[in-house]
Amino acid sequence: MEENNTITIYDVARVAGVSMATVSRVVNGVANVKETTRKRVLNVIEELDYRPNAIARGLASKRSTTIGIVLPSFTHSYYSRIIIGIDDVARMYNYNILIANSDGDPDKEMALIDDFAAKQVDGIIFMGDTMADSVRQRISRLRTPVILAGMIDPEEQVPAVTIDHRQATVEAVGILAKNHEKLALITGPLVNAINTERFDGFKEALEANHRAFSELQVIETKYSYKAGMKLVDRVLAMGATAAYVTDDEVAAGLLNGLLDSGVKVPEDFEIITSNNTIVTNYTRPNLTSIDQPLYDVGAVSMRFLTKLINKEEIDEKTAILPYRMAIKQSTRQ
Amino acid sequence: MEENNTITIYDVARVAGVSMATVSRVVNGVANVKETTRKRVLNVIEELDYRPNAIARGLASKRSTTIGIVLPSFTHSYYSRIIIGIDDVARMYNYNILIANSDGDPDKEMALIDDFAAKQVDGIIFMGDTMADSVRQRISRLRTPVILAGMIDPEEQVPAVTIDHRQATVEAVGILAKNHEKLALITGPLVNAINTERFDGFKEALEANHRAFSELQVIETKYSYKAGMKLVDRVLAMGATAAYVTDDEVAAGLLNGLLDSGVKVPEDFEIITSNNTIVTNYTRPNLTSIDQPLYDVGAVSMRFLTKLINKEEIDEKTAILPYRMAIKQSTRQ
DNA sequence: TTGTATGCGTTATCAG
DNA sequence: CTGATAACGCATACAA
Repeated sequence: MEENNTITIYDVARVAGVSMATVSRVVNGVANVKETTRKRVLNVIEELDYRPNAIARGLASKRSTTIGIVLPSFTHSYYSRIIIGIDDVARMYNYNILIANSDGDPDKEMALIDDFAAKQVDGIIFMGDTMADSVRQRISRLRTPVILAGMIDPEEQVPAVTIDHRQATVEAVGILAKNHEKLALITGPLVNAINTERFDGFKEALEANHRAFSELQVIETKYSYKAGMKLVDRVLAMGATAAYVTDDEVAAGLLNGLLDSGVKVPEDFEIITSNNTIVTNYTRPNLTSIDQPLYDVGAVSMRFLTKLINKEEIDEKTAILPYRMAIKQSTRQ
Repeated sequence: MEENNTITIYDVARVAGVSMATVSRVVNGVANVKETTRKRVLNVIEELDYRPNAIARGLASKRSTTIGIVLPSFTHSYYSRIIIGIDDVARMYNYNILIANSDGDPDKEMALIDDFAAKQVDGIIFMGDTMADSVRQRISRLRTPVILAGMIDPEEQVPAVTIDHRQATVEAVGILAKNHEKLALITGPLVNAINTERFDGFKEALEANHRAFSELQVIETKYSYKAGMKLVDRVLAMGATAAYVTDDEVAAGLLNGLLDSGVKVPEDFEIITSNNTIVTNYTRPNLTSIDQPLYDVGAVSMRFLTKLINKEEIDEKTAILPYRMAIKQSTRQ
């Protein structure tokens, strides 16, 4: 004898002696409900412990009060930090978060976007290194608003919140160029938009500082601590005495790899990394880094998304947030 | 002139010249559809780019193919690792993940559980340090299955997947007791179940190794790197020469704090930590740790949850996974 | 201020 | 093997 406990708006209506429409009104705080009946309904809701069914509500209203997040990794400190910003603002606006890991694979990204669309999310925050054409097309056909966090769309079609990575790279490399002839750029895949920006900034800074550039100075790598550790030989072999690294985990790996090989940092080798996440504090020496406002990137993205969802006017399609340099121990000053 | 693009099952039915019931059947792979009509319908679906509305489906079927995750922090390496395990299995079973941060606050935990229930999640994975009575009560009233990951319910009412923290602590402290008279336990709040287990293990190990115990050897702290760094003076003041730490971030902070104070690890001070997350590799020396199968904790939890959702038989309410010791550089061997 | 009726896009039951 | 049709639980336009 399965008892069906589900308490619906009809139950409340019946007990309160009103119509279900009235119950719906008080639940949604809609105007024009007499104070006495409002209270009566509220009491019954309390009494019956009624909870509106968000699914039914979503079907009727076409809004799910849920947003979707696509990201390339659950563990990477960069994205974790952004998520906190997203979460705080999402909570303020009463959105729940549907989250999914794409591994940075465009096919998975597309599948996840479709998935989210099917679940009727009100908006999507997309994170990654780049925006594949296939993904951009999918997004453009969506009626659901999408915003990029911590990256930009090179085609500038999709709204985005990020920092100026090219300029930040110029600044970071400029610091290293003071004390060094031969610099290395250690970056994620150059097919990715965010990294081509950095690549451009790297070259620009070398030129501005009258340093030679060759492709050999550029190392592409996966974003992981292990990958960073394995780079030591290559970096030393090319004769570099300083490196700009685009990822904190990789930088930590490179640093520890160098230390384990007896190279002193910053005396014999200087490192600047890019995200200033907590990882940069774990190492000794800790890592000088571009200081991106990652929390803000998340918070602004989410706030931005609420505007898109509500079809509010927006001034700029892309928000470029300011960054700083966090000078720590892996540079000599 | 708002064009309503939404393509429903009716559109497909009309174009394919069948009833919507038949379309529903082919979409859901239900038996008894003639092969020719199946193909015809499939073609139309492709042609119209029809996507089933998961919300409507959820309302009609009472299943959302979504699970909820409650956790105390987005950034903590411990939970991130568990999430990967959850995600992999969730993906296998085609579940999406609704995730929310409780900050470990029971009130928020309750609110989030209600939220998830309202969104009709098919199951909930709950993470934290402990299970407040209020939360347990809420859970017990839910018709939605809940499972605890990386923790247990002291009352053993809620199913759980974790390791034997008491026993692991006994082992870890036993290692430290070999070389040291005075040991410190650095733990999260002792009001939390997981930590009382460790506390018991700590005392047990001291006794077994004929070491004195006093409350002064126990330091309660927040789970953060900064909190760990600030502990140096207290730890040294109590005369401890070794510490068992229940959290990797805290252990990393303590280690770096000691190093910054000129204390040599492991020569002058030994440390064992508890989670063997990637953080233990970032430090130099890297950290000896209990090696919990965190990925498996997540994966098993999710698999377990699918069984509860499908009302399959389960042998044990609680799964205790095996752990190892990962001996690294913060102990002398 | 309140109630009635309809629709949201599916699933699922029951006939045929 | 297929088609009607009734839920699912709520929001909302329209009446009253």
